[in-house]
Amino acid sequence: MRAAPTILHLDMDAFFAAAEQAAKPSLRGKPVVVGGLGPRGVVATASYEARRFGVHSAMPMGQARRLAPNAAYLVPRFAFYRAISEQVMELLGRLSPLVEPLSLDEAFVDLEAGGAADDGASARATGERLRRDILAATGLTGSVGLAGSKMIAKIASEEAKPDGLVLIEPGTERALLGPKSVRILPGVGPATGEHLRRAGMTTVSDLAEAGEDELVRLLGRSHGASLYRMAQGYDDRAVVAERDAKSVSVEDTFDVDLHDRVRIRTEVERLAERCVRRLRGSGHSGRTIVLKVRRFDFSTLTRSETLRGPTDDPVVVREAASRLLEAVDTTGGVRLLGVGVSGLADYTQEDLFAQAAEPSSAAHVEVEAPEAEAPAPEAPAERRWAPGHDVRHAVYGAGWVQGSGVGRVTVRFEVPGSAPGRVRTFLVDDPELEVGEPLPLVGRADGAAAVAQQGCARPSAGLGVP
DNA sequence: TCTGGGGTCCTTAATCTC
DNA sequence: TCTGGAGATTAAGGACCC
Repeated sequence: MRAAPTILHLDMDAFFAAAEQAAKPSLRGKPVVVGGLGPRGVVATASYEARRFGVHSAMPMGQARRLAPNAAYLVPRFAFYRAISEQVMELLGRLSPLVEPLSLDEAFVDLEAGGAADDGASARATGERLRRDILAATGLTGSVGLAGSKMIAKIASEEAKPDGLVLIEPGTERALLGPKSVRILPGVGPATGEHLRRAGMTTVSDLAEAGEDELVRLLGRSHGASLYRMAQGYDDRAVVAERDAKSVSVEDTFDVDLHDRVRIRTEVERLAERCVRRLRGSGHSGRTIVLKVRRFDFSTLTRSETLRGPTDDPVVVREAASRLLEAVDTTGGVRLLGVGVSGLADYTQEDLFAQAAEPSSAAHVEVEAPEAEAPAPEAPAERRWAPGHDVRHAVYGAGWVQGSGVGRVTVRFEVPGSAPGRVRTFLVDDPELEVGEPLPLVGRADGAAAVAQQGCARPSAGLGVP
């Protein structure tokens, strides 16, 4: 807890959707929904225009389409968002060495550690300058909360949304929190909220009045005690710049439930190999292998097995995952499978000792091979021309896929900073059409963006290159 | 047209170890 | 030497977050 509001929380406004609107001028001011487009997709982010129709994140796509049938529906482009996020995080790093990213679009900054603020006025000035810098660098808006603790700074940025800044003076926390719903406290989700409601507590001051013992009785030692402190406005969690990963996992939800045992096993093996690729990519090995199965009725179970020592051997992980699957009843069908590794150790065994020590490693598994399930050249057109993805046409230049189907793909030719462009339709196998790279959202001094707009150059350092 | 993917942390119960 | 018990580890599930 600080005497000055030197914890800053930044939250980019409707980040994925705003990035798409910035990249696609014809979508500005229009409802945009980013998320999985398959039959079981959910909304990742809805633009503020789409939120007016009641669309929000985590909502099933089908429901979103009923609420906002005329919105633009796009698949997420994480590499693109990551590139923007890196620009934003770089700006945060100029304020302080203590930056704690929470996700691509959110972070805490300890301004005190950076000497970027020592009282309310300087903190506010720093926050406003940051918002201007982010807008200049990315063309996107972010909201800033300033307070004496993480929890309050986060609540402040929520209140600041969209495109604002809220500073909460230390000392005023209790009065501010008291009348609010328990749901604004971190760690209070639907289940805990309902639990508390049944116990007659709906506001933060209800929690403070209930007392620590009562909350511990209701919610358990850890959760109860921490909630009681938060309800008093008390939170002394530090901003931590680097935290080690604890687990690595991959999972897939299938468009239709899987029933065939052989197919299920094949999918588990593919997931195990994908998981190991990620594990190795992060420079880790791990001891505990976890299999996750979500059944047809959405019930989820996990089975795990802890090895004698950490591994990053795809064969070992694959075989462990397969063994775990043997113990799972899949009659009725499964909608999701996942494989994870936890108990991470900080090294990769790239030498041959591990291979030699593990007899089963003789089997060849191409860990270094590109994603086995990556779309091959013969991928279905719907996958190749995913809605929202960038394309380039030999004659018309840069644009993005507005939709595809029945052998055609519809492209809108426009780029960041251009006027809304016009739409043209091509055959999906038109040789003049190729997959493109995301373009920078903000024109650069070297004029790369301006050149790109003319459709005759590809910026050498385009965004979205991993 | 019901419900993603990648994580974190906590709780409980069983088992193991000293 | 036997036993009770404390404490760690493992496994499974759940809640929560973005």
